[in-house]
Amino acid sequence: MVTDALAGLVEVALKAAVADGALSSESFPGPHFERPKRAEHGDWATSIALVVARGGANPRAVAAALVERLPPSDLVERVEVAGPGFLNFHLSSKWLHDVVQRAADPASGFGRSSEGSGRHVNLEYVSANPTGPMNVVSGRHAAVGDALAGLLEATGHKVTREFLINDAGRQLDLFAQSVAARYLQHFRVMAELPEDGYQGDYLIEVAEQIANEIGDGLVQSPSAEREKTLGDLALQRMLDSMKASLERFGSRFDVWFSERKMHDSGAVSAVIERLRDGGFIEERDKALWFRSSQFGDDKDRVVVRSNGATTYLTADIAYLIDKAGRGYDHLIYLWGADHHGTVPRMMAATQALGLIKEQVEIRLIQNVSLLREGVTVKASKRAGEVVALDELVDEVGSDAARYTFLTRSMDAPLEFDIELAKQEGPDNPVYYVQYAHARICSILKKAAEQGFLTGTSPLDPVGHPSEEQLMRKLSSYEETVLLAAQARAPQRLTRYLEELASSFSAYYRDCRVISEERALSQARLTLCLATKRVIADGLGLLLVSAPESM
RNA sequence: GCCCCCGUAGCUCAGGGGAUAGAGCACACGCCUCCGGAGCGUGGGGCGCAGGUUCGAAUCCUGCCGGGGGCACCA
Repeated sequence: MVTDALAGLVEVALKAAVADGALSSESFPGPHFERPKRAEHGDWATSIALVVARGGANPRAVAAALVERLPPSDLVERVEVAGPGFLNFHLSSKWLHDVVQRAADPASGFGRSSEGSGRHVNLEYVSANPTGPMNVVSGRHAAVGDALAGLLEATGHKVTREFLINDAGRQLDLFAQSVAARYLQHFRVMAELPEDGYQGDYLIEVAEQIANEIGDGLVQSPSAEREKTLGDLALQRMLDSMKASLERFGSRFDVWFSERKMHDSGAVSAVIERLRDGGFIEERDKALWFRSSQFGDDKDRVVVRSNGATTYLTADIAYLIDKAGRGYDHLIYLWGADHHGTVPRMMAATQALGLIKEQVEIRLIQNVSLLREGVTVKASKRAGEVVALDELVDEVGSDAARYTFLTRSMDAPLEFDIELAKQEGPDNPVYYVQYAHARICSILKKAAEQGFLTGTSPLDPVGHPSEEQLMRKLSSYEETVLLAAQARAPQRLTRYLEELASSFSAYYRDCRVISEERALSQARLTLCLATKRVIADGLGLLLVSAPESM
């Protein structure tokens, strides 16, 4: 990006200033550039003079000294000292035009960077229990995970999208027992759901489908056999339905990882030996404890219960070992906020296993509530108001659902306004952005019909303030993608796309694209093309479609 | 009681230690001979409180207040 070039210029000036005594020789941090909020402060600004002046020098004097020593560059039109000592860089129109040309060129890699240097990231998300349909909370997880994956790939990472199937443990036992009870009920045999069993009506349907398929042969079987068989059949059906819901929503995973296979292979019990070898296991009250408090956890944690069963943590550690052995450079977990209490023990395990703490990243996604007709419905399972992802997609569509999930920081609870997301009008941000794209497509089509060139053309004829503003907005796409990826913040991109669409609207209002002035029309069409490509690219990273017409 | 997240405009929320804190909705007032009015413009209004670090704090630290979530040999 252009900031690298600008930083190079400033470093030359710093060295020159030290060499001729204008600055005392110290080691300076690399100049940091940021986008000023106000247009008159230029395209990029750095506070390096304020940092350098920390020793007591006058920051404005330092800034002036640096300006004098900046080497010439065709990127830079002029540099001003402003405020307490900022260096404001006003870049040349050549630079701006070059950026827009790249944005308009599909082969230029605009918006892509190599910041990730090909590092391989494992991103695990959703991982919803296969004991019920996908709900809207899982939908948020899917949207956020997919968007992060796209952003990481755009910044030069290789990403493996992974889904952990919780197909083992007590919840699955309860699930199997619940299905078995529904199966018996289907054949008019008295049976009760277990305590804490799965009450949902969907299990009645699943049991009925299975009963229709395999008949009543299991009614007479021993309960253990019946539960095992029915549990497995029902699990498979639930998994298929989850995959179908996710696919309909647009999510695709590279790895579906079975927890059960990890138990069967002995990987879970192997955790105990691994931790024992490290001296991190202690027996107390007939249970085995992992001394996680050595690594900052509040207290030690049980890994094998006194009844011999392993705990959830044990499986989590086995899973961590498995991932670590697959050669990724970085692991990201996206968990629900209700798991926050388990983060310290996982990070303790990371350290006990000798892994690098910084390579394991656990992010929590806050809850979703739905706002319908002015009433807020909490989407928690506890409240019993689970809204299925399929229903949401039916009602608002996957584009609007996905986009809405991405308008907020994952740290903040999300209030999903169903009425707003459903609107096919400008109040709905996703339609506003898609509309801008469709409108450009319409203009480009019309231009082609009238014999204009469809490729890029020189931008020299442009000059209207709205054109300038649109070009500057386009130029900030690259850093937006990079920052969104680094901060794990897809909402930066949705926000940016809304701003871009807004800038385009102003441009469209002020500047007639297709006119008698041929060269100007071609330049404006290039600007349209660049905007179209950036909108489509940004939406694409978020798995939201960019329709040609609406 | 302890831990995590949040507290920014009437509402829902953005804000990478920087300059005069933003968007959408809502509200008020405007704009259609025009390439898609499914659009655009103008306006009012805000960083929970108190300290601290810093040249500079909505942002970092501490305490308090308020909201949400979590604190099992459950998952």
